[in-house]
Parts: sequence; C-alpha cells; structure tokens
Amino acid sequence: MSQRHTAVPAELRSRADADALIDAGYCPIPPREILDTIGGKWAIQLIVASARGPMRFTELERLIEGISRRMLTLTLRHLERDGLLKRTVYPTVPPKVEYEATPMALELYEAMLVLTNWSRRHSACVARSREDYDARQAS
Amino acid sequence: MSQRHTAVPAELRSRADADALIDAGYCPIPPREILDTIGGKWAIQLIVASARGPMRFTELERLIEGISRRMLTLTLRHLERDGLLKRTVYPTVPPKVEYEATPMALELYEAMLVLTNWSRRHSACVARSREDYDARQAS
DNA sequence: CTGGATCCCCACTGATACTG
DNA sequence: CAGTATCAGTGGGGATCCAG
Repeated sequence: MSQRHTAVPAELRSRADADALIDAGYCPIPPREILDTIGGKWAIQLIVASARGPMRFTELERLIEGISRRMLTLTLRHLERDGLLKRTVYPTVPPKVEYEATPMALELYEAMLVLTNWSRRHSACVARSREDYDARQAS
Repeated sequence: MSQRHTAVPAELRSRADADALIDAGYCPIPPREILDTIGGKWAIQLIVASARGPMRFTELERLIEGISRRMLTLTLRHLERDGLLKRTVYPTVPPKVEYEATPMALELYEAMLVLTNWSRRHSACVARSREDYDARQAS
C-alpha cells in the first residue's frame, strides 16, 4: 500500500515502456478504489445517462432498462456520496428530484473512454482467445 | 446495445466536450465487459505483477499478499482464458509454470493508468464529499 | 413520483485439506 | 511446485410491498 505516485505521460506501446512506468512507481493497485466506486453493475450507465444534463428518477429508471428500483436508489446514493452526481430536490408535490453528473464524473467518464477504446480494439481477440481456450478444455 | 463507435481523441475537460462525444456515438456501456474481466479483486494486481516478465505460481502467491491459493488459480485461469496472460508449463519435476502478461494486457494496463490518474487527482475530493455526505446524514 | 424496508438467492471469496 | 476439492461466509443484486 501507499506507494509513490507521479504525473503520468501514458502514450506508450511497448513492454519496455510498461517496465519504465512500473520502475517509476506507477502503481495501478489503487484502481481497486475506483473499481469499488464504478465497478457496480449500474454506476457507469448512470453517470453516462446523467452526463448530458439533469435527469429525473423515473427517467433514469426507464432509460437504464433492467435496473430495479432498489439498485437505482442505492447506486444513485452511492454516486452522490462520492460526489459524482449532484442531487437536487424540488419540494413540490408530487416530488421532483434531478440527478446530474458533476465535472469530476465527466472526467471519469472521459477516462473510461480509454478503457472503452481498449475494449473495442481487443474484444474480438478476447472472444477468440476464449473460444480457443474452451476448445482446448473440451479435448 | 450495439451503438456506433469511432476513434477517440479524448483530451477534453468540459461538459460540451462530453456532449460531443456522446453525440458522436461513444458508448461507454461496453466497459461492463471490461469490468467483468478486470473487476475481480485480484486481476489487476496479477496483470501488473506479470507485466515485467514470466512469474511463477508461488512467486505470485508470495507477491500478492492476501490472495488465497484458490483465488490465485481461478483468477489466473480467467485471465489466461481471456488472452491476458500466457501460461507456460515446463514438464519438469517438480513442475514449473510461468505466467506472463500478453501485449494486449500491457495495453490494458496502460489504459488503467488513465483511471489511476483520475483517482489520484480526485481521491481527496471524493473523500471530502463522503465526509460531507455522512455528516449530513448524521444530522 | 421518489424512494425506504424486507426477504431471498447466488456468485464471489476465503479456509482448509488433499494430490500428481 | 502447482494445483484440485470441498465447505462455509459475505455481500451484491433482484422482487415485492409499503410510504411520504
């Protein structure tokens, strides 16, 4: 735990580059902290959905598709607690509550795009690898 | 599902930029697939540990600290199946098995650094947000 | 409309013991 | 050395009902 950290250049491709990063003290272990935050089944979708502007509870419920009322509430609370969503209550009747991604969440979203990019570049390769692996197991 | 995707520039800061990205069809929903792969408790640590070169089973077991033999095996199998680790068996006695991160895994590792960077920039903010939130709940 | 409360399931994880 | 097998605990997540 608690290793040193420095600013990260991060446009590299080779094994040597990765070596250099590790030697420089880049410790990707803290991602556990991030993964605990956004690793939930719905967190990312909620951030994306509320990235364009205020979204109401029911809007999100309809948009996310498959999410239960319980998990919607829980995940929203979690994200709000972490400062990733701003919750605004309008004391009207019936009540109206809006959720909106904070700037910090938008940056996280942009960071996620790098992972998305990786996924897109390699998903086929991963799928093929799985097939090969499963085929070998069958034999 | 199955939205369009395009190459990603991804050096932006504003809400408008995020809007532009979403409009352009960047769908960060697939990260679920990534998160299922690396969201495990030990996956990232194993990738990092085996990023510098071949690592033996027992080496990893000692290095990771806290991992059980069972989870080490399971996670290694999972990563191998996805093509993120290469497993090499030397039919000697006693047996010798080496695990090494593939180029694809190294790229993933580099992508994770972006998230790590986000975490480092905002961890204090998140912590403060949590304190505020919890304080409000207490009242 | 926006949740809170409750019950339940099961996948992930850990602990321990055994083996080629 | 490098696993496998088995049992048990925990928590995330779903279903349902209730309430301000």
